[in-house]
Amino acid sequence: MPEPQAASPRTPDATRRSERSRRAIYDAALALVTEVGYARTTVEGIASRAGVGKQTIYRWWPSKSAVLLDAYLDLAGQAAGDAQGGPGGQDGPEAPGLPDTGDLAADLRAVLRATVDELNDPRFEAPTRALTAEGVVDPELGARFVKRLLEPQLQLYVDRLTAAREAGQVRDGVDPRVALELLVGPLTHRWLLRTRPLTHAYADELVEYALHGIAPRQA
Amino acid sequence: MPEPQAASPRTPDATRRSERSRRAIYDAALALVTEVGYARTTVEGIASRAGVGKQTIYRWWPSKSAVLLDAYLDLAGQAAGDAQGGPGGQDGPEAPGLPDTGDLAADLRAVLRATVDELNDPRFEAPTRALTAEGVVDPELGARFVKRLLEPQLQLYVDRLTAAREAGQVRDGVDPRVALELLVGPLTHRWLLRTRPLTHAYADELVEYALHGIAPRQA
Amino acid sequence: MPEPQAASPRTPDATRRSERSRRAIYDAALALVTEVGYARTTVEGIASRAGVGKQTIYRWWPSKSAVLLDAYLDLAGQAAGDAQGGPGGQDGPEAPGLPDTGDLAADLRAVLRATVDELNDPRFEAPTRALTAEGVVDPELGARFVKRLLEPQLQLYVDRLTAAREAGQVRDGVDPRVALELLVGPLTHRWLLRTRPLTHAYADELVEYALHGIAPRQA
Amino acid sequence: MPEPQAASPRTPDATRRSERSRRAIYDAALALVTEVGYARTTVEGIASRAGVGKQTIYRWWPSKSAVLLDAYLDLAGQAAGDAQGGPGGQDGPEAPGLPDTGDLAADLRAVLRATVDELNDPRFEAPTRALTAEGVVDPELGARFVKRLLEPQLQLYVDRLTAAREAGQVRDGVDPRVALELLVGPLTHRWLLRTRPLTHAYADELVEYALHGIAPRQA
DNA sequence: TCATAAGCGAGACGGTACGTCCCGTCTTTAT
DNA sequence: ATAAAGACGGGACGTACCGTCTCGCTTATGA
Repeated sequence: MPEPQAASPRTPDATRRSERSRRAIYDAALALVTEVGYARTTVEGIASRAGVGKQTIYRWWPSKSAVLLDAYLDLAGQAAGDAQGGPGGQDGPEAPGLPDTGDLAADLRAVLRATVDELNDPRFEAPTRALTAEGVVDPELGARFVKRLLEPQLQLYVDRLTAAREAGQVRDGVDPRVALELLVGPLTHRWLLRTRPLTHAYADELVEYALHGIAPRQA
Repeated sequence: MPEPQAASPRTPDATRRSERSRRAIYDAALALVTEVGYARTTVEGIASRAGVGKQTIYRWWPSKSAVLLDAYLDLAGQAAGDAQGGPGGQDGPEAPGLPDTGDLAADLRAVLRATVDELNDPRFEAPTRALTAEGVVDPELGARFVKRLLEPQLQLYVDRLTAAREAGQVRDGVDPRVALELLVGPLTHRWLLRTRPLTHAYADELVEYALHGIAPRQA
Repeated sequence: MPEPQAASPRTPDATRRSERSRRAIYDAALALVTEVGYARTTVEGIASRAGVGKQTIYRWWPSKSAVLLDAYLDLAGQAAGDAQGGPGGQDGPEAPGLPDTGDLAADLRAVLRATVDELNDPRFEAPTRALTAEGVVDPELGARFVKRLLEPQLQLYVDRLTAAREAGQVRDGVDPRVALELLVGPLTHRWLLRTRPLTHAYADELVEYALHGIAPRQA
Repeated sequence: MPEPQAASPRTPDATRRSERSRRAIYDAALALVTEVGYARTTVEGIASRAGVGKQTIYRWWPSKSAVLLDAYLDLAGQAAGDAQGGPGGQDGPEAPGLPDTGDLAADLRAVLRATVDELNDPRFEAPTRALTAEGVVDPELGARFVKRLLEPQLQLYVDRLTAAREAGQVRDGVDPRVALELLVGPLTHRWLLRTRPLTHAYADELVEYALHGIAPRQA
């Protein structure tokens, strides 16, 4: 009689997991990264601050960065829920999608400005930087970071830009993937390297140039 | 006549510095970062591989990242010297500048393709990623990295784009700083986050979109 | 009911202590002191030889000398147990006491000769010298050394000499403490300063002179 | 033409030696040993405090303990000179010898009391302990310490006791060497191990017991 | 008399060990 | 069985000194 599932040695039983501990670990991890920075955040520190045994962390995550990634996803999930559930009401858990008012430029400006605000939010800054930096150097973490966090967001741009192309607002043959990077790439560049301040005006400027770049050619 | 600078307590005498050791430290640091990655590169490891006492590292640099930054600058300096002194002949030590054949698009394609090649060069990949990531998280290191390495390169774009604007190839009122980010930002984004492969075709595409985006509007 | 003691910050839990590690540390410490001398015995060396992390040493002892003291007490305890449990059989854990055959001179000669043999035993020489020297210079260690090791031994002399005084073999008014030092002091002097070899003959001579010195005066 | 003397490689020229530096080194060494103890006295510390290069120390001494030994001999020499040149007048540099008033007990009491005073003198305490301890553990240093400092002093006892024996105050067949240790051994024992305070009364007691121990037996 | 070579101060160097902080694993006790 | 607690073997940290090795700078001859 085989066991229900392959279950490698030492696979913990997720149904018995303490929700209380998980929450405390997320909170401690995010707080420490914000307060002392990623490098000086330690697993022991997280455990101690969360009032949790070290093993409880190692049982569920393989590394400090993995803890932080989950903590960050949790935070981002909450933030998304808040944004969604705010003025609009109960829309359920499905992805929100970019606004589509028909005015592509206006829609993109709104989204890019929101991104600027989020990147400037001190609550997000430290963990986002920490995870991005870690992903730059650790391909595996980077892949997870991109897949679970970045890619879903970028897909929204792809959808909106594809719709715009079908509406004739974007030239045929333009890869939406590249188009989106024309907007997001410069923003990320400024933010990561701190070469210039990130402002709404900058977001507007990017939208203008990028849209001209991918607009249909006349004649 | 006053002394050049105040000299804080315990400032070592740079004139007595061992050039031999410095070189060995640079080589060891770059080799280790490439071989085992930044996180598993240790000061002890660098010292041991360089055949140097740990104190000789701590005497001249405050941290692992500072060592690597100098090692990298040294490497970049060599590489620049090589590129300069190669086919073109003796041009002296002044900065090279971007090519200006009059064909803005062609010039930018050439430069962006060269950047793609460099980012794909395994000799540069690991240290560049390591320093960028460290700079993302450590503002001070980031500032030095940007100032001493990135900024000079970006200035070349500014110069070339300004010249192009005066030649009427770029619309009046376009900030060259922003224009340049339209090119470099997406490239960096792909490379750092590994979302898509970096190719010459991508570089060409970026040049095309960006130039259209900042081209003069026809009345 | 109050707790036994206040428990300073960072007091490890002794009940969880690894007996295996403690033994290995004792053995390594004694071996190293004997082989390479006290000065060149290092905490790192002990840890490495014992197959133990350094922290396991620093968790339980504040210094190299403290480790050695405990190792030595352990050794002395074993040796005492062996001596006791050897020919005589099961006498239990109580202190042995000096022999009392009625012949004071013979008893003291026996004990002093045994002391000479122990001081000449290469297994004891190095650690005894090391601890004595350290105690000479570090009053706190010296106090512990004296209290836990020397004092109990000296007390045996006090007891025997007091008994002898009551039997009329020692003059009234003689402080047994001083009397004992007349025997032990010269022995220690020779051994510590290596001025002359330590022999049984020397022990006998000391007993003779000292006993005459403290004998009852006739009339 | 052969060189004047075999002169191993790097034998410094003693005639050119800086007296100023030697004095400064002695002073610094003694001061540091007194202030921070032997273990925390370092060659670098001595050099720095003496305003001297490290090499100047290593040129003339092989080790910290050797420096301290010379510093101590210098100090002892001064002290001896002071004691000599004081009330008594100009006796020249030859060794003083123990007093010989004919009253052996009185003479020994005087000398032992002086020894007690010296051992209690804070100026001597730290360096004497340091050198003794070092000699206990390092046979070579110990031998030099004994030979150059202790032995000459003990010889004075030998001389005085030999004279006493010839005067019939000490029993024939008593080894003066052993007799002296009966006096000095207990004193040293108390001082080194700090078992009891060192007082004049104790010195007197020792003299009494020891002299009885070695006195001629009445028929 | 003056170059020249020594001792000297200073301190950089290749090392070793320090005592501390964490890592990730393992074990114990309590819920 | 999970969790809090924390001891364990191990590795790296950044510091303090070790003893050796140049550096310039007196200083004191001896050719």
